[in-house]
Amino acid sequence: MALRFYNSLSQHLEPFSPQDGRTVRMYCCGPTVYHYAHIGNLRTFTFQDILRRWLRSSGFALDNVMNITDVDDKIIRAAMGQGKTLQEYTAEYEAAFLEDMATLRLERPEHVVRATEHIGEMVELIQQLGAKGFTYESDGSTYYRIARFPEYGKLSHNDFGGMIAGARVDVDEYDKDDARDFVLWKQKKEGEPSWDTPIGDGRPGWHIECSAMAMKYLGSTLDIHAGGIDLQFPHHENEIAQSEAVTGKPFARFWLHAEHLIVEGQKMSKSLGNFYTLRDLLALGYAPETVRYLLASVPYRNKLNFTMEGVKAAATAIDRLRNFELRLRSERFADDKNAAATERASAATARFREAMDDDLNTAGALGVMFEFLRDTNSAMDAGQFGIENAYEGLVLLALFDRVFDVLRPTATAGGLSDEAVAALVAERVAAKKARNFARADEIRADLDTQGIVLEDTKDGTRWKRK
RNA sequence: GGUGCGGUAGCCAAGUGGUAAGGCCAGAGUCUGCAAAACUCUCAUUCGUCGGUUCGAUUCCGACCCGCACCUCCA
Repeated sequence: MALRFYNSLSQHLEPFSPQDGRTVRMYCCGPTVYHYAHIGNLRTFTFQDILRRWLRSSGFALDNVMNITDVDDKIIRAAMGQGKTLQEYTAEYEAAFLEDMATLRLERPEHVVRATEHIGEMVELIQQLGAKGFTYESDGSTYYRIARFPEYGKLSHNDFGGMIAGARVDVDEYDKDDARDFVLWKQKKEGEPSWDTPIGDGRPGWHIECSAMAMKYLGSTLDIHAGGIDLQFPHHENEIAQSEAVTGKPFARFWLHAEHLIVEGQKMSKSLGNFYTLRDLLALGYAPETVRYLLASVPYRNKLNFTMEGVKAAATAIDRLRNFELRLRSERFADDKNAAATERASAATARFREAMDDDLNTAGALGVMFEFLRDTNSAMDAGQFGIENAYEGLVLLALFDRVFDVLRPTATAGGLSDEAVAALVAERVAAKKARNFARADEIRADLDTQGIVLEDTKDGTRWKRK
């Protein structure tokens, strides 16, 4: 079976390939930079990263846009409260976000674009909508008239029949003709930041930025539009309404939505005290790749129950994979090739690919890896394993790690160099040979305090960092 | 009320019309100068409840119970 994704639009699993057969044009809803990203946000961005990496492993090139929302009500309120400009206020959180991404080994999309740098494109899009009769003005602001877009609701599968269209409903601080209508351009309020444009002095609504930036960089029809499940309605529904009203073409072929993360079985919230940022977790002593593993290990369409026990389990699981890689690299094997082992590696590779192709079934893919790990360890113990097989195993691990990216430990500052460790290990081996166990144990204890663990195996002593 | 998702071992979590992957924890063992580390083995007659279809259902259908999300800002 080929690569397939669950498309929220059709509510079915569909085979995927890009329009041009080569480059995947993908838009991912990025962060609103008014606070530090929490692990729930990062779950979604980790999903987007896994998606990127698997698309590339499947042979496609990527053209991926991620937006940074750096203007909205909350940002304006917070910035004004601190007497800062929008840019002064958002710069810190944007930088922190990009840093978190790098720490979690999330690849930087080809284009990371700011809303405030695309006001012109948004205004142009609103004007086009206006020319086609999809907008109206009320109290100086511009709104989208949902009644003109009959397909509204096709993504979220909401039935709006129960709502009373045409009734004048007061929502928020603005007057709208229909409760579903949303603001495209907000009239300037005294003292707030604004842009003086042909459609008035004001600022953009939230939804228009994604339509404008997506189409600017990726064209009228995207291959994939991804984001958190909560954005499905109204944000993504509104993006469709805005974009398709202007182009008359499907805005995105595939819509992929990541489920939410919950913490210890409960919705994450500051009041429950279970609200974590990546920094919080690192401060507790967890490695970034541990968090990455945990966030990636549950398939993206399932809720992910984040627990401290789960973080520990992730750390242990990574250790096993690393130990396995170390064994493949360091143990001496016969200079040949065992047919059964070769068959095992190719079968595992096929099953790993099949799991990932199946709508990114990361849990299934991990299951394949651990099964392979156990069977291979047994084969190595039994001597039914050659150097060629070690190479095959490492190739599979490399395929795995191009997507999961957890095998390389995050470098910690300071500590002993590899050379220094190797020298001490050699000294200990010599001491053992001379039956000077006191000195050998001293070195072992010494290295232990420096975070170096020794393993005495039948092939000699090997070491690793904790 | 509408829409959608889910209930699989102590915890996390795949999966299939043919009799339950994997990870963690726990127990046992192998290796070892002693350890540690590592590795191996064991660990759900059972998949929310009750019916139905079927030779056979955890997997399909129906009802019910429970939990959750969205319908307003939210990854």
